[in-house]
Amino acid sequence: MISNSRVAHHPHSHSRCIDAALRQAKQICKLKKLRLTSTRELVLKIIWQGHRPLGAYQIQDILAAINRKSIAPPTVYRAINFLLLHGLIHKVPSLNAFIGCPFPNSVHSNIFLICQDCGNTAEISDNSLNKILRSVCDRAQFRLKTQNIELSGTCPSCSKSTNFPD
Amino acid sequence: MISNSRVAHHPHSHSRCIDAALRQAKQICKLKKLRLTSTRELVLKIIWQGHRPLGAYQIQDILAAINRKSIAPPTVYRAINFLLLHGLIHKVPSLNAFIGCPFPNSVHSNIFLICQDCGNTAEISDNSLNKILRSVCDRAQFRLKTQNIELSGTCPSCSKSTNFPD
DNA sequence: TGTTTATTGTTATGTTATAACGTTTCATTA
DNA sequence: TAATGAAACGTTATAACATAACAATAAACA
Repeated sequence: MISNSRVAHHPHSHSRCIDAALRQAKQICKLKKLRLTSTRELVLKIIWQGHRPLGAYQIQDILAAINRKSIAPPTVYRAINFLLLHGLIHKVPSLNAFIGCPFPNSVHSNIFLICQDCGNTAEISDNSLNKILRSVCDRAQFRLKTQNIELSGTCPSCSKSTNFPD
Repeated sequence: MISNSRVAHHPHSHSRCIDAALRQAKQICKLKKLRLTSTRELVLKIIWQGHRPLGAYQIQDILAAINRKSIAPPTVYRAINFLLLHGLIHKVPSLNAFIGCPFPNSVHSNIFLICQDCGNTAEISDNSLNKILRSVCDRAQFRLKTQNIELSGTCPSCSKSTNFPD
């Protein structure tokens, strides 16, 4: 099981996350000969400001504040679509929001653990789960291409801070 | 494994689906003392016109055509929210669309098999999958409350009609 | 029958996302 | 190094999805 839940759902020094994400993004873009322009890089950084999925218009606001000028939606969506296309971020459809992908280099399944309390969202990938999904699809003679698995609940940090502990 | 994929992803006499859905809806409403008003029933029927998730504004258009008068969005969304609340329909977030629940009486997991080709969407529930999901969440110390699992690909009917058969 | 509550109608507006077209920037190569 | 073509960006407008707020009506029930 690959997972960033130990980080995303617990207090941590977040600058490492941002650094790692940017390093990987630059590496991938170099490899694939893609242009990580300043807007794209900035949007990626903004999304990586935390582990909560951000909406396009939240990103727009932050981008406008940084650039000290208003930014139109298409600019934001272009950057988002670029990052999505190349696997650097994911969309969380039930939130209409975007989150950084913690392991953009590896082929994996989009599985999100969304904390309904603090919003922090972890991504995981699990082989036994993938196996079951394949078998379920096989039984239905369904050719699986992409998936979106959103698991909503309470993260460990928020569980601890409630009146109803484990 | 509970599933309606043998129906949703294959040609069939659809009137039975509509009949069953309405019968179950009426039964549930009677049991829970809910009012299945004419608008709500009509919206449910419209959603059950097929196995493709319908957007709120598609529903609005059909509703307006049937009623021969324009219907405002809140009317549609109220009916949708009622049906969602009581488990008679589901939202498919990645499509911003709504689909009838084929087994509204049983507790189950929202797992959708969405055909990217024809749009027909089946719902399934599988215990081994639920088990794995629970274990994945346990390992991350995550308290699972709700889930949305969207599997996109090609349904058996559309697989057969391509140039790349099984 | 009068009172309460749920439902619906209506207007306006908020939120998310894209179309279309013109301009700029960048890489390539003649 | 200037011409060229492709990619990226700016800008305006609008499409698509969703809800707030308040008034009017209908149903439930004491």
